[in-house]
Formats: sequence, C-alpha cells, structure tokens
Amino acid sequence: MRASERAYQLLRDEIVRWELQPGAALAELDLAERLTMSRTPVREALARLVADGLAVPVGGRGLEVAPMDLDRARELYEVRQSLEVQAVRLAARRGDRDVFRRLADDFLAAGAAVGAAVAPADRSAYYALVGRFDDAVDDAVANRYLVTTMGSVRTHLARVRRLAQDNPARLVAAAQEHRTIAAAVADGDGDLAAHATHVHLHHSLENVLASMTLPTSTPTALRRPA
Amino acid sequence: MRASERAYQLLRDEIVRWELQPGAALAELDLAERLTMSRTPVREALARLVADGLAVPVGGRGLEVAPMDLDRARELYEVRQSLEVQAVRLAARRGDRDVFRRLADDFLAAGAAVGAAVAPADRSAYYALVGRFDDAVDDAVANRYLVTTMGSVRTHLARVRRLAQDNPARLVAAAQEHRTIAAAVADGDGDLAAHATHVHLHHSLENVLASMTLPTSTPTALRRPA
DNA sequence: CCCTCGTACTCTGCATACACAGCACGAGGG
DNA sequence: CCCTCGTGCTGTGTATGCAGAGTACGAGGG
Repeated sequence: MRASERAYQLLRDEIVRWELQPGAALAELDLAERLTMSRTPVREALARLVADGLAVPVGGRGLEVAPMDLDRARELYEVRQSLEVQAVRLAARRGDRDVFRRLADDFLAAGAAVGAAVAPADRSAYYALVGRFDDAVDDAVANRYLVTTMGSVRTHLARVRRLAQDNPARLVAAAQEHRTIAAAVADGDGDLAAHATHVHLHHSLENVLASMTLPTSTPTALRRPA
Repeated sequence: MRASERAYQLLRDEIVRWELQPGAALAELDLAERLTMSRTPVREALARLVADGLAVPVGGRGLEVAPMDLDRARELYEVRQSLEVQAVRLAARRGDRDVFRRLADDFLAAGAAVGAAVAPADRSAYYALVGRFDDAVDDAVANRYLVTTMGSVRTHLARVRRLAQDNPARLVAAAQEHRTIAAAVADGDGDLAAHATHVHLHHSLENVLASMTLPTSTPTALRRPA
C-alpha cells in the first residue's frame, strides 16, 4: 500500500478512536518519525484530514486535531438527519424490496439477541448489521454525491459514538426503529421511511446527549487504551 | 499567497468554468510548468481537488477532471435539496427576521429589474443577491458541518450552471421564489420555507435539464473563451 | 499481415535538501 | 526588577533527485 494511504488511514483511525484527542498537535516531523516515512506522504495525509474536517489549521502555524463536543454533535445530527431522510426516501423509491425485507427481518432477530444477552459479541454483530443497512441504502439511492457526503458524515459520527456508550435498552429500541425503517423502504413507503428515520435520529441524538451529560462514568474515549 | 493555494484556486476555477473539461488530464509536470512552480505544490492542489470530487484518479495512472453530466446534475440536486430544505428550516428558527425581511424586499426589486432589462449587469447583480442570501442562510443556521457541506455542493453546482443558461423568464420566476423563501424565513415559518425551497429547486433543476436537452444552442461551457 | 515480446519513456510516489517565517529564550539596558 | 531587542531553533513551504510501475511503440517471429 502507498505510504501516504497508510498514514492517512492510521491517523484517521487514531482521531476517530480518540487516541489522538481534539487539540492534539499534528506535526509533520513527529508523525514522519513515528510512522517511519518521510514528510512528503505525511503531508498528503494531513491535507486529506483537513479536507475531511478531522484536522484544522491552528493560528497560522501547523495543524491540530479538530474539536468535537456536545454542540458539534448536535450540529452533525442536523446534517445527518437531512441526508438520511432524503436517502431512505430515495431508497424506498429505487431500492430492491427483497433486500430491505431481509434487513427488516434481521433487525427483528438482532433486537431479540441484544435484548436477551449482554455479551459484546451481540453488540458488534448489531453494529455490523447497521453497517449492512447503510450499505444497502447507499446502493439503493444510486447517488454518488449523496453517498460520498453521507460517508463524510459517518466519519465524524464515529467520533461522536466514542463519546456515548450505547446501553442495552437503547440497542433494543434502535433495532426496532431500524426494523421499521427497513420495512417501510421494502414497502416503498418513502414518507413512512423518512419519518421513521427522523424519529430514529431524534432518539439516537437524545441517547448521545444523555450519556455525555452523565457525570458518573468516564467515557471510553477519554481512557487511554492499554 | 502560498503557491499550493494559488494552484488550487486556479485549477478549481478552470474546472468550474469548463476551461478544463471533464476527462482532461491533470499531469503534475505539465501543470507545474504552466503555473511556473515545482511539482510539490501542484501535488497538494491536486490532492485537494480529489477530495473535493472535482478530480478523479484514472485507472491507476494519474488524474483527470471529474465528469459532469445530466445524470450527475440530477443527483447533485437531490443532495442540494435535502441540505437546503434543512438549512432554511433551521434559518427560520434561528435567523434574524430583519435580515431576511430585507432580502425578501431585495428579491422583489431584483425580480422587477431582471424583468424590465436584459442587460447582463442586472443578471450578475441578481446572482450577487443570491450569494448574499446564501451567506445569510449560512450565518443563520450556525452549523459548521451544514455550511461546509453546502459549500461543497455549491462548488459542483457552479459547474452545472455552466451547462444551463438562465433565461430572463426563469430569472424573474426564480426571484419570486427566492422572495417567498426569504419572507417565510423572516416570518419564522419553517415549513413554508422548506416547501418553497423544495419547489424552487424543482423548478431550478427543470430549467437546467431543459436547457441541457435543447439541441439548438451550444452551451456557453463548451465554447472556449477568447 | 498479425501477434508477441522487449525496450525505452513517461509519469507518479517518495526521500531529501534548502529557504523562510514565527516564536521562545536569553542577554543587555533602563 | 522589568522591558526590549537579538539570536537561535523549530516547523512549514517549496524545489529537486531518484526509484518503480505502467504503457506505448517498434522489431522480430510465426
């Protein structure tokens, strides 16, 4: 793989996982040394991060990891809502009914699974299912710009997720909401899919904000990995 | 100004103005020679263009100007609709009533101006007014991600505009539509603003598609500037 | 005449070297 | 003791050199 690509993926991953926290300096020389490559590919990687909005120039001198906080999470959800509501509406019009019917069934089963067991395996299986749903929507909308834009939002969203722990109850509810959306898309009911997505994202944001304002537990994101 | 910034702005401008047409090769060495700089800043500019979606890698070998056609214009408008409908809805909730009231009045006057005269001066004055409206919306929504994303869409949209000539009749109608939107935002009527935006963009796209399928006149974009 | 293999060229990807700007620290003067 | 100026350092911005990959073109064989 190209060195610049490695650098980009690694840094993006570290930022999304909060291993590089907001405000952390991104100096070319340091990174080049750490990644055992020259400044040139590091430079290209940093340029891409800036374009993604994951890095920001700091007062004329160098870059740092872009901020992410409660306010920005709210703003991000406003963009996410507009895009995903449009996406499911288009998917209901253009998508393959069978694909979304199967997804609806899978969400029903997944909801039962995460409700019965608390094993983290079920959790990651559920997230994988959500990923498949997103892919199915991307495929169904058949819109390059919309898919690209939603991809960008998802990157930032991955950062937000590290701020908020999904509790089991929320997962059960989310699975039910997803099932409703998938079923509506399968039925070609764009309005229902759109409104169900609106409701889903409302609850999702509510959950994020609730776990962020909870002072009891330090978010996973703020603990350094071993 | 930094050389890489000059290169980026120049190339972006040339692509948007169709002076560099879709499929045109973007070779580092050629561009470096043409812009009288080394390959390094050109490289950075090209990386930014790829991130913008204005340049695409071609089969393992180099870059070329990204395609733009009727289908893509339709897709772009689907994204634009979702974002701008959300934007005016938020603007209606958060914006300064007086600002949008004044804009509504200006659109009324501009509609009369472009209706009465066919001078290109009025046309560019109208576009400047639309720019002020966009800025006012950006300011009112107070959402970094939404503003950034709409900015990206506007760049691609500028390319589309070169495909479609706005005729005077369309400009008069557009001014009226904009006036309705601005007035709705000023009144804090988010639903009306959203629906009026939906209608406006529908007509705007209709106009684009109509002038692109018209075989009579070669689009301005395809004629080389003197 | 066509197909295939080889060679040379061109272009990208990466490394390194150099120039310039901003900042911090220290020394000197008030 | 504080303020100011100067110098050195650190880090970005740009230029250039080098290596590898892919392609195109030509020559030779079938």
